[in-house]
Amino acid sequence: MNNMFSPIKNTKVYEQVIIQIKEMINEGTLKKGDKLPSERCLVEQLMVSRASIREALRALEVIGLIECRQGEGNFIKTSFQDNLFEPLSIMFMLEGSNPEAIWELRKIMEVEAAGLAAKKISNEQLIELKAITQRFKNGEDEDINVEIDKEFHYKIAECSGNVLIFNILKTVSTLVDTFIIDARKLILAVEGNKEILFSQHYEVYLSLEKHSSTAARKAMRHHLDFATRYMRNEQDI
Amino acid sequence: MNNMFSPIKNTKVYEQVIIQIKEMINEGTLKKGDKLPSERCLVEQLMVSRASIREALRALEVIGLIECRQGEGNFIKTSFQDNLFEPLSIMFMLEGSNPEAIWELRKIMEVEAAGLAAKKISNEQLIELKAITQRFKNGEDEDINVEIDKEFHYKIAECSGNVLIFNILKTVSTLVDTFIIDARKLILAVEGNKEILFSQHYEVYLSLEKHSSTAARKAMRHHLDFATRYMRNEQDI
DNA sequence: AAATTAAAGGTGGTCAGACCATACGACCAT
DNA sequence: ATGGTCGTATGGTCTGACCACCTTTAATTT
Repeated sequence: MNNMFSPIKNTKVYEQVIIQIKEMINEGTLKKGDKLPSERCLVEQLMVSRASIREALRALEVIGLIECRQGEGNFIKTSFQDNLFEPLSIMFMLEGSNPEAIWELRKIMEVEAAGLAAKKISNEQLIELKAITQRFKNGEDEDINVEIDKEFHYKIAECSGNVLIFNILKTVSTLVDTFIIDARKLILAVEGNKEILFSQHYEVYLSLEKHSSTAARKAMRHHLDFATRYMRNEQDI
Repeated sequence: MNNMFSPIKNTKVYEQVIIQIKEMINEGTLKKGDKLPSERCLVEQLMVSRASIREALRALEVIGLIECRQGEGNFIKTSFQDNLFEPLSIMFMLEGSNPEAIWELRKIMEVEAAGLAAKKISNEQLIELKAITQRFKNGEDEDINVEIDKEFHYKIAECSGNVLIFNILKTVSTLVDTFIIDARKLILAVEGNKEILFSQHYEVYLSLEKHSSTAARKAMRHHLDFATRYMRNEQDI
Protein backbone atom coordinates (compact mmCIF):
# COMPACT_ATOMS: atom_id res chain seq x y z
CA MET A 1 0.00 0.00 0.00
CA ASN A 2 3.02 2.24 -0.08
CA ASN A 3 4.41 4.04 -3.10
CA MET A 4 0.96 5.51 -3.66
CA PHE A 5 2.36 8.95 -3.17
CA SER A 6 5.29 10.30 -5.05
CA PRO A 7 7.64 12.37 -2.95
CA ILE A 8 6.97 16.08 -3.00
CA LYS A 9 9.74 17.58 -4.97
CA ASN A 10 11.03 20.55 -3.13
CA THR A 11 12.47 22.08 -6.22
CA LYS A 12 14.43 25.12 -5.32
CA VAL A 13 14.32 27.96 -7.79
CA TYR A 14 18.01 27.95 -8.56
CA GLU A 15 17.82 24.25 -9.30
CA GLN A 16 15.12 24.83 -11.87
CA VAL A 17 17.23 27.55 -13.41
CA ILE A 18 20.12 25.11 -13.65
CA ILE A 19 17.89 22.55 -15.28
CA GLN A 20 16.55 24.99 -17.83
CA ILE A 21 20.00 26.18 -18.81
CA LYS A 22 21.24 22.63 -19.11
CA GLU A 23 18.27 21.80 -21.29
CA MET A 24 19.07 24.67 -23.56
CA ILE A 25 22.48 23.14 -23.95
CA ASN A 26 21.16 19.68 -24.62
CA GLU A 27 18.80 20.98 -27.25
CA GLY A 28 21.67 22.72 -28.96
CA THR A 29 20.33 26.21 -28.30
CA LEU A 30 23.57 26.86 -26.48
CA LYS A 31 26.89 25.54 -27.66
CA LYS A 32 30.50 25.69 -26.59
CA GLY A 33 31.72 29.25 -26.38
CA ASP A 34 28.25 30.76 -26.67
CA LYS A 35 27.27 33.73 -24.58
CA LEU A 36 24.38 33.27 -22.22
CA PRO A 37 21.67 35.91 -22.03
CA SER A 38 22.60 38.55 -19.52
CA GLU A 39 21.57 37.99 -15.93
CA ARG A 40 18.98 40.76 -16.05
CA CYS A 41 17.65 39.24 -19.23
CA LEU A 42 17.34 35.85 -17.61
CA VAL A 43 15.50 37.48 -14.74
CA GLU A 44 12.80 38.60 -17.15
CA GLN A 45 12.66 35.39 -19.13
CA LEU A 46 12.57 33.02 -16.17
CA MET A 47 10.64 35.39 -13.89
CA VAL A 48 12.87 34.86 -10.90
CA SER A 49 15.09 37.15 -8.91
CA ARG A 50 18.62 37.87 -9.94
CA ALA A 51 19.91 36.29 -6.75
CA SER A 52 18.49 32.94 -7.79
CA ILE A 53 19.88 33.33 -11.28
CA ARG A 54 23.28 34.08 -9.85
CA GLU A 55 23.24 31.12 -7.49
CA ALA A 56 22.46 28.90 -10.44
CA LEU A 57 25.23 30.46 -12.47
CA ARG A 58 27.64 29.96 -9.60
CA ALA A 59 26.75 26.30 -9.56
CA LEU A 60 27.23 26.00 -13.29
CA GLU A 61 30.53 27.77 -12.95
CA VAL A 62 32.08 25.42 -10.43
CA ILE A 63 31.06 22.31 -12.29
CA GLY A 64 32.95 23.82 -15.17
CA LEU A 65 30.09 24.46 -17.52
CA ILE A 66 30.25 28.22 -17.76
CA GLU A 67 32.77 30.94 -17.34
CA CYS A 68 31.79 34.30 -15.88
CA ARG A 69 33.56 37.42 -17.07
CA GLN A 70 32.70 40.68 -15.42
CA GLY A 71 31.66 43.37 -17.84
CA GLU A 72 31.38 40.89 -20.67
CA GLY A 73 28.95 38.17 -19.80
CA ASN A 74 28.62 34.49 -19.00
CA PHE A 75 29.88 31.98 -21.52
CA ILE A 76 29.71 28.26 -22.08
CA LYS A 77 33.23 27.02 -21.52
CA THR A 78 35.20 25.60 -24.40
CA SER A 79 37.61 23.54 -22.37
CA PHE A 80 36.75 21.06 -19.67
CA GLN A 81 40.16 20.10 -18.44
CA ASP A 82 39.85 21.09 -14.83
CA ASN A 83 36.21 20.35 -14.13
CA LEU A 84 37.06 17.37 -12.02
CA PHE A 85 39.74 18.87 -9.88
CA GLU A 86 37.58 20.43 -7.20
CA PRO A 87 35.33 17.43 -6.58
CA LEU A 88 38.21 14.99 -6.66
CA SER A 89 40.38 17.02 -4.34
CA ILE A 90 37.49 17.50 -1.93
CA MET A 91 36.88 13.80 -1.98
CA PHE A 92 40.51 13.15 -1.36
CA MET A 93 40.71 15.60 1.50
CA LEU A 94 37.69 14.44 3.41
CA GLU A 95 37.74 10.78 2.61
CA GLY A 96 41.01 10.32 4.44
CA SER A 97 42.74 8.89 1.42
CA ASN A 98 46.47 8.55 1.52
CA PRO A 99 48.62 9.95 -1.27
CA GLU A 100 49.21 6.42 -2.43
CA ALA A 101 45.62 6.28 -3.62
CA ILE A 102 46.18 9.13 -6.05
CA TRP A 103 49.36 7.62 -7.33
CA GLU A 104 47.71 4.26 -7.78
CA LEU A 105 44.95 5.86 -9.79
CA ARG A 106 47.40 7.78 -11.88
CA LYS A 107 49.34 4.66 -12.73
CA ILE A 108 46.20 2.93 -13.89
CA MET A 109 45.12 5.81 -16.06
CA GLU A 110 48.55 6.31 -17.58
CA VAL A 111 49.10 2.67 -18.34
CA GLU A 112 45.68 2.15 -19.87
CA ALA A 113 45.84 5.42 -21.78
CA ALA A 114 49.06 4.19 -23.31
CA GLY A 115 47.38 0.90 -24.15
CA LEU A 116 44.54 2.65 -25.94
CA ALA A 117 46.86 5.10 -27.63
CA ALA A 118 48.80 2.24 -29.15
CA LYS A 119 45.66 1.19 -30.98
CA LYS A 120 44.44 4.60 -32.02
CA ILE A 121 47.45 6.84 -32.49
CA SER A 122 47.75 8.41 -35.91
CA ASN A 123 50.91 8.95 -37.90
CA GLU A 124 50.79 12.68 -37.30
CA GLN A 125 50.44 12.15 -33.60
CA LEU A 126 53.39 9.79 -33.67
CA ILE A 127 55.50 12.49 -35.26
CA GLU A 128 54.42 15.02 -32.65
CA LEU A 129 55.11 12.59 -29.86
CA LYS A 130 58.53 11.81 -31.22
CA ALA A 131 59.29 15.51 -31.30
CA ILE A 132 58.36 15.83 -27.65
CA THR A 133 60.58 12.91 -26.80
CA GLN A 134 63.49 14.52 -28.56
CA ARG A 135 62.91 17.87 -26.91
CA PHE A 136 63.17 16.11 -23.58
CA LYS A 137 66.53 14.65 -24.56
CA ASN A 138 67.90 18.01 -25.62
CA GLY A 139 66.36 20.02 -22.81
CA GLU A 140 68.85 21.79 -20.60
CA ASP A 141 66.98 23.12 -17.62
CA GLU A 142 65.35 20.79 -15.11
CA ASP A 143 62.23 22.89 -14.84
CA ILE A 144 61.80 22.85 -18.58
CA ASN A 145 62.22 19.10 -18.69
CA VAL A 146 59.59 18.71 -16.01
CA GLU A 147 57.19 20.53 -18.31
CA ILE A 148 58.19 18.49 -21.33
CA ASP A 149 57.71 15.32 -19.31
CA LYS A 150 54.18 16.39 -18.48
CA GLU A 151 53.56 17.22 -22.09
CA PHE A 152 54.70 13.75 -23.09
CA HIS A 153 52.27 12.07 -20.76
CA TYR A 154 49.38 14.36 -21.69
CA LYS A 155 50.02 13.81 -25.36
CA ILE A 156 49.69 10.09 -24.91
CA ALA A 157 46.49 10.55 -22.97
CA GLU A 158 45.20 12.70 -25.79
CA CYS A 159 46.12 9.98 -28.29
CA SER A 160 43.96 7.54 -26.38
CA GLY A 161 41.14 9.19 -28.28
CA ASN A 162 38.99 9.24 -25.19
CA VAL A 163 38.28 12.69 -23.83
CA LEU A 164 37.03 11.35 -20.53
CA ILE A 165 40.22 9.43 -19.96
CA PHE A 166 42.28 12.40 -21.06
CA ASN A 167 40.57 14.74 -18.64
CA ILE A 168 40.62 12.35 -15.73
CA LEU A 169 44.27 11.68 -16.26
CA LYS A 170 45.07 15.36 -16.40
CA THR A 171 43.12 15.96 -13.24
CA VAL A 172 44.79 13.12 -11.43
CA SER A 173 48.17 14.41 -12.49
CA THR A 174 47.26 17.80 -11.10
CA LEU A 175 46.17 16.12 -7.90
CA VAL A 176 49.52 14.37 -7.69
CA ASP A 177 51.29 17.68 -8.14
CA THR A 178 49.11 19.27 -5.51
CA PHE A 179 49.22 16.67 -2.78
CA ILE A 180 52.60 15.12 -3.41
CA ILE A 181 55.87 16.90 -3.84
CA ASP A 182 56.55 16.91 -7.52
CA ALA A 183 58.35 13.66 -8.08
CA ARG A 184 59.57 14.59 -11.49
CA LYS A 185 61.85 17.27 -10.16
CA LEU A 186 63.28 14.96 -7.52
CA ILE A 187 64.13 12.45 -10.15
CA LEU A 188 65.53 14.87 -12.65
CA ALA A 189 67.77 16.38 -9.99
CA VAL A 190 69.83 13.19 -9.92
CA GLU A 191 72.69 12.92 -12.35
CA GLY A 192 72.05 10.51 -15.20
CA ASN A 193 68.34 10.16 -14.56
CA LYS A 194 67.45 12.33 -17.49
CA GLU A 195 68.99 9.74 -19.79
CA ILE A 196 67.14 6.93 -18.04
CA LEU A 197 63.83 8.74 -18.31
CA PHE A 198 64.51 9.50 -21.93
CA SER A 199 65.11 5.86 -22.74
CA GLN A 200 61.93 4.92 -20.91
CA HIS A 201 59.97 7.52 -22.83
CA TYR A 202 61.52 6.32 -26.02
CA GLU A 203 60.54 2.77 -25.22
CA VAL A 204 56.94 3.89 -24.79
CA TYR A 205 57.12 5.76 -28.03
CA LEU A 206 58.47 2.75 -29.91
CA SER A 207 55.64 0.60 -28.59
CA LEU A 208 53.11 3.13 -29.79
CA GLU A 209 54.82 3.24 -33.17
CA LYS A 210 54.44 -0.51 -33.41
CA HIS A 211 50.83 -0.11 -32.30
CA SER A 212 51.46 -2.71 -29.68
CA SER A 213 49.06 -2.18 -26.84
CA THR A 214 50.70 -4.73 -24.62
CA ALA A 215 54.17 -3.33 -25.10
CA ALA A 216 52.97 0.22 -24.52
CA ARG A 217 51.31 -0.68 -21.29
CA LYS A 218 54.35 -2.57 -20.14
CA ALA A 219 56.71 0.24 -21.02
CA MET A 220 54.56 2.82 -19.32
CA ARG A 221 54.22 0.72 -16.22
CA HIS A 222 57.96 0.25 -16.09
CA HIS A 223 58.43 3.99 -16.41
CA LEU A 224 56.03 4.76 -13.59
CA ASP A 225 57.36 2.06 -11.32
CA PHE A 226 60.75 3.66 -11.66
CA ALA A 227 59.30 6.96 -10.50
CA THR A 228 57.47 5.26 -7.66
CA ARG A 229 60.69 3.98 -6.18
CA TYR A 230 62.09 7.48 -5.98
CA MET A 231 59.02 8.80 -4.30
CA ARG A 232 58.94 6.11 -1.70
CA ASN A 233 62.36 7.15 -0.54
CA GLU A 234 61.47 10.80 -0.29
CA GLN A 235 58.06 10.61 1.26
CA ASP A 236 55.55 8.24 2.68
CA ILE A 237 54.01 7.07 -0.49
CA MET B 1 60.56 40.97 -22.54
CA ASN B 2 57.15 39.55 -21.88
CA ASN B 3 55.99 37.81 -18.69
CA MET B 4 57.17 40.81 -16.71
CA PHE B 5 53.69 41.40 -15.40
CA SER B 6 51.59 38.88 -13.65
CA PRO B 7 47.87 39.12 -14.27
CA ILE B 8 45.91 41.14 -11.75
CA LYS B 9 44.11 38.75 -9.51
CA ASN B 10 40.49 39.68 -9.51
CA THR B 11 39.51 37.90 -6.35
CA LYS B 12 35.78 37.82 -6.11
CA VAL B 13 34.23 37.87 -2.68
CA TYR B 14 32.46 34.54 -2.97
CA GLU B 15 35.72 32.95 -4.01
CA GLN B 16 37.38 34.15 -0.84
CA VAL B 17 34.49 32.79 1.15
CA ILE B 18 34.95 29.42 -0.53
CA ILE B 19 38.65 29.50 0.27
CA GLN B 20 38.08 30.32 3.92
CA ILE B 21 35.55 27.54 4.38
CA LYS B 22 37.82 25.05 2.67
CA GLU B 23 40.65 26.13 4.92
CA MET B 24 38.52 25.51 7.98
CA ILE B 25 38.05 22.03 6.69
CA ASN B 26 41.71 21.47 5.99
CA GLU B 27 42.62 22.67 9.46
CA GLY B 28 40.16 20.25 10.95
CA THR B 29 37.89 22.93 12.37
CA LEU B 30 35.16 21.41 10.24
CA LYS B 31 34.79 17.70 9.76
CA LYS B 32 32.47 15.33 7.96
CA GLY B 33 28.89 15.80 9.09
CA ASP B 34 29.58 19.02 10.96
CA LYS B 35 27.15 21.88 10.82
CA LEU B 36 28.43 25.11 9.37
CA PRO B 37 27.70 28.38 11.14
CA SER B 38 24.40 29.80 9.97
CA GLU B 39 24.46 32.06 6.95
CA ARG B 40 23.66 35.14 9.03
CA CYS B 41 26.43 34.17 11.38
CA LEU B 42 28.89 33.86 8.52
CA VAL B 43 27.78 37.29 7.34
CA GLU B 44 29.00 38.78 10.61
CA GLN B 45 32.17 36.73 10.82
CA LEU B 46 33.31 37.27 7.26
CA MET B 47 31.84 40.76 6.95
CA VAL B 48 30.25 40.18 3.58
CA SER B 49 26.70 40.17 2.38
CA ARG B 50 24.51 37.15 2.63
CA ALA B 51 24.23 37.00 -1.14
CA SER B 52 27.95 36.39 -1.44
CA ILE B 53 27.85 33.81 1.32
CA ARG B 54 25.07 32.01 -0.45
CA GLU B 55 26.82 32.02 -3.79
CA ALA B 56 29.82 30.45 -2.12
CA LEU B 57 27.64 27.86 -0.41
CA ARG B 58 25.97 27.06 -3.72
CA ALA B 59 29.39 26.42 -5.21
CA LEU B 60 30.39 24.21 -2.30
CA GLU B 61 27.12 22.35 -2.66
CA VAL B 62 27.53 21.39 -6.29
CA ILE B 63 31.08 20.21 -5.86
CA GLY B 64 29.65 17.92 -3.23
CA LEU B 65 31.26 19.39 -0.16
CA ILE B 66 28.20 20.56 1.70
CA GLU B 67 24.55 19.72 1.91
CA CYS B 68 21.96 22.44 2.48
CA ARG B 69 18.86 21.62 4.45
CA GLN B 70 16.22 24.29 4.77
CA GLY B 71 15.25 25.08 8.31
CA GLU B 72 18.15 23.07 9.67
CA GLY B 73 21.41 24.38 8.33
CA ASN B 74 24.33 23.64 6.08
CA PHE B 75 26.38 20.53 6.72
CA ILE B 76 29.60 19.01 5.52
CA LYS B 77 28.60 15.96 3.53
CA THR B 78 29.49 12.52 4.75
CA SER B 79 29.31 10.73 1.43
CA PHE B 80 31.06 11.73 -1.74
CA GLN B 81 29.76 9.19 -4.15
CA ASP B 82 28.11 11.42 -6.70
CA ASN B 83 30.38 14.42 -6.64
CA LEU B 84 31.81 13.59 -10.01
CA PHE B 85 28.62 12.96 -11.88
CA GLU B 86 27.75 16.51 -12.84
CA PRO B 87 31.18 17.51 -14.11
CA LEU B 88 31.67 14.24 -15.95
CA SER B 89 28.28 14.29 -17.59
CA ILE B 90 28.73 17.92 -18.61
CA MET B 91 32.06 17.02 -20.08
CA PHE B 92 30.54 14.12 -21.91
CA MET B 93 27.67 16.18 -23.26
CA LEU B 94 29.68 19.07 -24.59
CA GLU B 95 32.86 17.32 -25.60
CA GLY B 96 31.04 15.36 -28.25
CA SER B 97 32.14 12.03 -26.84
CA ASN B 98 30.45 8.91 -28.09
CA PRO B 99 28.95 6.43 -25.65
CA GLU B 100 31.81 4.11 -26.44
CA ALA B 101 34.11 6.44 -24.53
CA ILE B 102 32.18 5.91 -21.33
CA TRP B 103 32.10 2.19 -21.78
CA GLU B 104 35.82 2.10 -22.50
CA LEU B 105 36.49 4.01 -19.32
CA ARG B 106 34.23 1.76 -17.34
CA LYS B 107 35.99 -1.33 -18.56
CA ILE B 108 39.33 0.06 -17.53
CA MET B 109 38.14 0.98 -14.09
CA GLU B 110 36.37 -2.32 -13.49
CA VAL B 111 39.28 -4.43 -14.65
CA GLU B 112 41.86 -2.53 -12.67
CA ALA B 113 39.65 -2.36 -9.61
CA ALA B 114 39.40 -6.12 -9.75
CA GLY B 115 43.16 -6.34 -10.08
CA LEU B 116 43.68 -4.21 -6.99
CA ALA B 117 40.97 -5.97 -5.07
CA ALA B 118 42.71 -9.29 -5.62
CA LYS B 119 45.65 -7.94 -3.69
CA LYS B 120 43.80 -6.20 -0.92
CA ILE B 121 40.55 -8.03 -0.35
CA SER B 122 40.04 -9.28 3.20
CA ASN B 123 38.50 -12.56 4.27
CA GLU B 124 35.38 -10.85 5.50
CA GLN B 125 34.99 -9.05 2.21
CA LEU B 126 35.42 -12.35 0.39
CA ILE B 127 32.55 -13.78 2.37
CA GLU B 128 30.35 -10.80 1.61
CA LEU B 129 31.21 -10.98 -2.04
CA LYS B 130 30.46 -14.65 -2.19
CA ALA B 131 27.08 -14.00 -0.64
CA ILE B 132 26.32 -11.44 -3.32
CA THR B 133 27.33 -13.92 -5.98
CA GLN B 134 24.97 -16.51 -4.57
CA ARG B 135 22.11 -14.09 -4.28
CA PHE B 136 22.52 -13.41 -7.96
CA LYS B 137 22.25 -17.10 -8.74
CA ASN B 138 19.11 -17.50 -6.69
CA GLY B 139 17.49 -14.24 -7.75
CA GLU B 140 14.19 -14.61 -9.51
CA ASP B 141 13.24 -11.26 -10.88
CA GLU B 142 15.31 -9.61 -13.61
CA ASP B 143 15.12 -6.20 -12.02
CA ILE B 144 16.39 -7.55 -8.76
CA ASN B 145 19.25 -9.27 -10.47
CA VAL B 146 20.19 -6.08 -12.20
CA GLU B 147 20.57 -4.52 -8.78
CA ILE B 148 22.53 -7.45 -7.43
CA ASP B 149 24.80 -7.27 -10.43
CA LYS B 150 25.53 -3.65 -9.69
CA GLU B 151 26.16 -4.50 -6.08
CA PHE B 152 28.65 -7.14 -7.11
CA HIS B 153 30.65 -4.70 -9.19
CA TYR B 154 30.52 -1.96 -6.58
CA LYS B 155 31.65 -4.33 -3.89
CA ILE B 156 34.72 -5.23 -5.88
CA ALA B 157 35.47 -1.57 -6.44
CA GLU B 158 35.15 -1.04 -2.72
CA CYS B 159 37.55 -3.90 -2.09
CA SER B 160 40.14 -2.16 -4.23
CA GLY B 161 40.76 -0.16 -1.09
CA ASN B 162 40.99 3.03 -3.09
CA VAL B 163 38.19 5.49 -2.50
CA LEU B 164 39.03 7.52 -5.54
CA ILE B 165 38.80 4.50 -7.78
CA PHE B 166 35.61 3.40 -6.06
CA ASN B 167 33.93 6.75 -6.58
CA ILE B 168 35.07 7.18 -10.15
CA LEU B 169 33.87 3.71 -10.99
CA LYS B 170 30.49 4.35 -9.41
CA THR B 171 30.16 7.60 -11.28
CA VAL B 172 31.11 6.04 -14.57
CA SER B 173 28.60 3.27 -14.00
CA THR B 174 25.94 5.89 -13.39
CA LEU B 175 27.00 7.62 -16.56
CA VAL B 176 26.63 4.37 -18.44
CA ASP B 177 23.16 3.91 -17.04
CA THR B 178 22.28 7.48 -17.93
CA PHE B 179 23.58 7.70 -21.47
CA ILE B 180 23.27 4.11 -22.56
CA ILE B 181 20.25 1.89 -22.28
CA ASP B 182 20.88 -0.36 -19.36
CA ALA B 183 22.76 -3.24 -20.87
CA ARG B 184 22.32 -5.48 -17.89
CA LYS B 185 18.61 -5.77 -18.44
CA LEU B 186 19.04 -6.56 -22.11
CA ILE B 187 21.37 -9.36 -21.27
CA LEU B 188 19.35 -10.79 -18.44
CA ALA B 189 16.26 -10.83 -20.61
CA VAL B 190 17.78 -13.60 -22.70
CA GLU B 191 17.19 -17.16 -21.58
CA GLY B 192 20.23 -18.79 -20.07
CA ASN B 193 22.26 -15.63 -19.73
CA LYS B 194 21.75 -15.47 -16.02
CA GLU B 195 23.69 -18.69 -15.68
CA ILE B 196 26.45 -17.41 -17.93
CA LEU B 197 26.74 -14.20 -15.95
CA PHE B 198 26.77 -16.12 -12.74
CA SER B 199 29.63 -18.29 -13.88
CA GLN B 200 31.53 -15.20 -14.98
CA HIS B 201 30.95 -13.56 -11.63
CA TYR B 202 32.00 -16.71 -9.89
CA GLU B 203 35.15 -16.81 -11.93
CA VAL B 204 35.99 -13.31 -10.80
CA TYR B 205 35.25 -14.28 -7.24
CA LEU B 206 37.52 -17.31 -7.39
CA SER B 207 40.36 -15.18 -8.72
CA LEU B 208 39.92 -12.77 -5.84
CA GLU B 209 39.87 -15.65 -3.42
CA LYS B 210 43.18 -16.79 -4.81
CA HIS B 211 44.40 -13.20 -4.59
CA SER B 212 45.49 -13.48 -8.17
CA SER B 213 45.53 -10.04 -9.66
CA THR B 214 46.17 -11.27 -13.17
CA ALA B 215 43.36 -13.81 -13.06
CA ALA B 216 40.93 -11.29 -11.60
CA ARG B 217 41.64 -8.76 -14.30
CA LYS B 218 41.32 -11.41 -16.96
CA ALA B 219 38.05 -12.72 -15.58
CA MET B 220 36.59 -9.26 -15.26
CA ARG B 221 37.64 -8.33 -18.75
CA HIS B 222 36.06 -11.46 -20.09
CA HIS B 223 32.87 -10.64 -18.25
CA LEU B 224 32.71 -7.12 -19.64
CA ASP B 225 33.61 -8.14 -23.17
CA PHE B 226 30.66 -10.47 -23.06
CA ALA B 227 28.41 -7.57 -22.12
CA THR B 228 29.96 -5.40 -24.81
CA ARG B 229 28.95 -7.81 -27.53
CA TYR B 230 25.32 -7.55 -26.48
CA MET B 231 25.38 -3.81 -26.45
CA ARG B 232 26.89 -3.53 -29.88
CA ASN B 233 23.96 -5.42 -31.32
CA GLU B 234 21.40 -3.27 -29.61
CA GLN B 235 22.86 0.14 -30.06
CA ASP B 236 25.70 1.94 -31.70
CA ILE B 237 28.30 1.31 -29.13
C1' DA C 1 0.15 14.26 34.67
C1' DA C 2 0.33 13.28 29.92
C1' DA C 3 -0.69 14.26 25.40
C1' DT C 4 -1.76 17.53 22.02
C1' DT C 5 -1.60 21.90 20.08
C1' DA C 6 -0.04 26.54 19.40
C1' DA C 7 3.33 29.96 19.34
C1' DA C 8 8.14 31.60 18.85
C1' DG C 9 12.68 31.61 17.18
C1' DG C 10 16.19 30.02 14.11
C1' DT C 11 17.48 28.63 9.60
C1' DG C 12 17.72 28.31 4.62
C1' DG C 13 15.16 30.19 0.22
C1' DT C 14 13.56 34.08 -2.45
C1' DC C 15 12.77 38.62 -3.74
C1' DA C 16 13.40 43.69 -4.84
C1' DG C 17 16.22 47.52 -5.77
C1' DA C 18 20.32 49.95 -5.35
C1' DC C 19 25.16 50.75 -6.20
C1' DC C 20 30.09 49.33 -7.50
C1' DA C 21 33.60 47.44 -10.89
C1' DT C 22 34.80 46.17 -15.26
C1' DA C 23 34.77 45.81 -20.46
C1' DC C 24 33.65 47.63 -24.75
C1' DG C 25 32.61 50.80 -28.27
C1' DA C 26 31.76 55.48 -29.90
C1' DC C 27 33.36 59.77 -29.96
C1' DC C 28 36.63 63.38 -29.40
C1' DA C 29 41.09 65.80 -29.04
C1' DT C 30 45.71 65.78 -30.02
C1' DA D 1 46.80 57.19 -35.97
C1' DT D 2 47.05 57.59 -31.01
C1' DG D 3 45.33 58.16 -26.68
C1' DG D 4 41.74 59.81 -23.65
C1' DT D 5 36.79 60.32 -22.18
C1' DC D 6 32.35 58.97 -21.53
C1' DG D 7 28.14 56.26 -21.90
C1' DT D 8 26.27 51.75 -21.81
C1' DA D 9 25.89 46.96 -20.90
C1' DT D 10 27.42 43.49 -18.00
C1' DG D 11 28.80 40.94 -13.91
C1' DG D 12 29.80 41.68 -8.64
C1' DT D 13 28.19 43.17 -4.13
C1' DC D 14 25.25 44.97 -0.65
C1' DT D 15 20.96 45.78 2.03
C1' DG D 16 16.75 44.63 4.02
C1' DA D 17 12.71 42.50 3.68
C1' DC D 18 9.69 38.46 3.50
C1' DC D 19 8.60 33.37 2.76
C1' DA D 20 9.07 28.31 3.91
C1' DC D 21 10.55 24.99 6.89
C1' DC D 22 12.31 22.86 11.18
C1' DT D 23 13.01 22.62 16.12
C1' DT D 24 12.06 23.92 20.57
C1' DT D 25 9.19 25.68 23.92
C1' DA D 26 5.01 27.10 26.07
C1' DA D 27 0.24 26.83 26.43
C1' DT D 28 -3.81 24.24 26.20
C1' DT D 29 -6.55 20.30 26.37
C1' DT D 30 -7.64 15.75 27.85
